Amino acid sequence: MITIKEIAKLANVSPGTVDRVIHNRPGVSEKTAQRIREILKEHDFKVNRIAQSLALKKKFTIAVMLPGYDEENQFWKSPLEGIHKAGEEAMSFGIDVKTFAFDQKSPKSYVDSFGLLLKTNPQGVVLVPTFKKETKELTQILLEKEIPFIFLNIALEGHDNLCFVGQDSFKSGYLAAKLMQLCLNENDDILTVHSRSNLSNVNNISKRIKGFEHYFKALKLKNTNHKIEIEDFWDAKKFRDKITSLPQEGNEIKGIFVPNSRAHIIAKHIEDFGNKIPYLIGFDITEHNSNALADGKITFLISQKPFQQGYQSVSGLSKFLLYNTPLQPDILSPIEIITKENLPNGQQKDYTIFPSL
Amino acid sequence: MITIKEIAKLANVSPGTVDRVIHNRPGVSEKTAQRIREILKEHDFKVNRIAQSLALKKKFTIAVMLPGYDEENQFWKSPLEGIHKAGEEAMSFGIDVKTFAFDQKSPKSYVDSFGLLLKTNPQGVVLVPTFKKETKELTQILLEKEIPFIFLNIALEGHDNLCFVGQDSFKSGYLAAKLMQLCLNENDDILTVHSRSNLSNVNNISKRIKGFEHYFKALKLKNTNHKIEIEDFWDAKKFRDKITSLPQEGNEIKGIFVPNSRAHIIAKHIEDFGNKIPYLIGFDITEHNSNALADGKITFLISQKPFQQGYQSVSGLSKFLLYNTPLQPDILSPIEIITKENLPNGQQKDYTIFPSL
DNA sequence: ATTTTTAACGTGTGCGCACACGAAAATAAC
DNA sequence: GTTATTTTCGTGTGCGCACACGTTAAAAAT
Repeated sequence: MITIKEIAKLANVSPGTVDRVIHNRPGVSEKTAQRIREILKEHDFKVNRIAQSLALKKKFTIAVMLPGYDEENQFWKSPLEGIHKAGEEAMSFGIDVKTFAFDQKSPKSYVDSFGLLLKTNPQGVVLVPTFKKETKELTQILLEKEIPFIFLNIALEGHDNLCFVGQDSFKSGYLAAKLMQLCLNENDDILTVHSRSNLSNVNNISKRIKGFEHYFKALKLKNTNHKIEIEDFWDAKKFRDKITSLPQEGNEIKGIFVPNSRAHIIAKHIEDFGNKIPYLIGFDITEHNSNALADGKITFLISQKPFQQGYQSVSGLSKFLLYNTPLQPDILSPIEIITKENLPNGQQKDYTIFPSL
Repeated sequence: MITIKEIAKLANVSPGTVDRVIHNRPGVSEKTAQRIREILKEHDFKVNRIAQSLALKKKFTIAVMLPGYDEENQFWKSPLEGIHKAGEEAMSFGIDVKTFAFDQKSPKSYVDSFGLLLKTNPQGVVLVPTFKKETKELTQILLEKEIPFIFLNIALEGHDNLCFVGQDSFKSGYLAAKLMQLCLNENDDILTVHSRSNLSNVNNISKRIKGFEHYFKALKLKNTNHKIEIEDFWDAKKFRDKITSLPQEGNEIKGIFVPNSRAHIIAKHIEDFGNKIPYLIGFDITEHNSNALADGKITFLISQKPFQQGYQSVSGLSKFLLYNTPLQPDILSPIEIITKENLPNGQQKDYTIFPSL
């Protein structure tokens, strides 16, 4: 790796001048700049990021705001771990990551958390834009303060966010449908179980459902898809009632589609369906889902690499702040198909990075 | 992040002394060492890897030896790209990665390449142990020279390699069987197409076949699996002959299992099977396979994240050399199920690292 | 032609760490 | 008590880069 000093010697100038050329700083005559640029290219000069980080010694604070998790809803555990991992590694680069959790069901806590967030004077923000109206207000503030921000997991449009890190939900629903079709025969019925879409109609779950339905429509398949809506997934009786009240002229339900991360609950409910247990397709490798999959109660899980998403949101923003590396507008994680047979043993923390500890 | 200098001030000693304690170097009285250790722990001191790499300025050469690739067999392209990517990033850390390609079918070129490799005086080696007997000799040399080495893609046993980076091939074959079963009805027949296992019987492909067969055996399924062996996959006539000469009393072949990366060729051959095209399951996202999958000629591809594997082999070895970070004996990449619907657009280079360019 | 301004470039320092070297203190040898 | 030896510790330099500052040369103003 050739150094600035060496380049300087080759060009008969001082390191400072080479530095100016590299960073397009003023104060260099076009003639010598040209010469230096040629030498740089000739020797394929690349800045030593290590030395650069050390010299820059910039101090950045990245604030991350995401829903909390509990025993009931574990989805956000994994992204948070990815965020922490990236934070650890970014530390050496002078980046301080602070996280703020809010209640997924409370717009007030969403806004309140944002207030706390602002107090840390972040130079960059990662946001899970759970509430549409409130998000508009918050991003307005960020834009005024010229704080760059990126959206994680939920792709809200028209907010001037730097980028979106998440999954193509429509596509994943479409994929679920494909898998479902592979399992079923031509005339088997399908059941889609979802809860009241309490947030916005642009959210991931409704996109999954749309993708799912689109597959069957596009391929002109004639399987009937019964959609039921349940508020409390744990209410087994309600679930049973809904099922039995479906139109009687239908065929047998051979497949169940659960477009959220709580397929394991439905798995429990259908355990006592007798010997004709239907195929079950759900989302996200939470601990509960993972267990149900391992027990054979769930056929497929579709995973969106939440750890990786958390990691990428922070690492991407870090790179942007440190090196002005532009981010691609959409960072979509691969859509993974998980079965009992390829379920990863541990958590998916397969993201090993160099300067890690 | 607290620095050595700050710790030194707190302990009323010089930075040099703190440095000695951190690295367990001699020359510090036990009394002061104790005191410093306490302060280190109290402030949760972590060395700044960035500054460390810069100061260390170690020079390591990592030599990688793997099969070449061509239009015909593109499998090794992706690992090589992963290796290059890791090499680029490791460069700032003073690591120089050199790659050597050999002919997959020629033990001689294998040994010859190794000769060239040795001339670079590497401090670490990544090896794809394609030939069993020769590998024993080569690793013997490495052991004598005390050069640590790791195996990539092929898990040869009993060679004192630092670790193995690759896939659990048995498991991936098992998974293929599961997917196959989901597609088929109870009495459908299966065709397994493989080429002469020219290398060793411990290789990945035979493991895949074993895993595949084990699934059906373990679940006591009664689908018949016809196995045919073809030397030249491109020979359509031979393929057709083999098919037609299968026992007539069998049921219809509804699924084809190709345990290598050339399913796309079989896909071509079965195109003119008429309207009853069977399900096809193959391995690895090469360009050809990818196209065949997109065209709907292949049902499933099972991928082993070859880019990631290449990347991890080099990054893992780098960490080991730089920081003595121990490596886990087996680094198994996730087994991915790829369908037309979740096929990644570009190459799978989703491994973004911090100090990258 | 002299001064003032500006453009063009060189120099020096520090980021946090590793390590060589040398100084001081403690101990041993006599 | 003096010298020799060893232990214990401090100092200084450099890794490659960014950037502030100072210096020189060129251009502009007078």
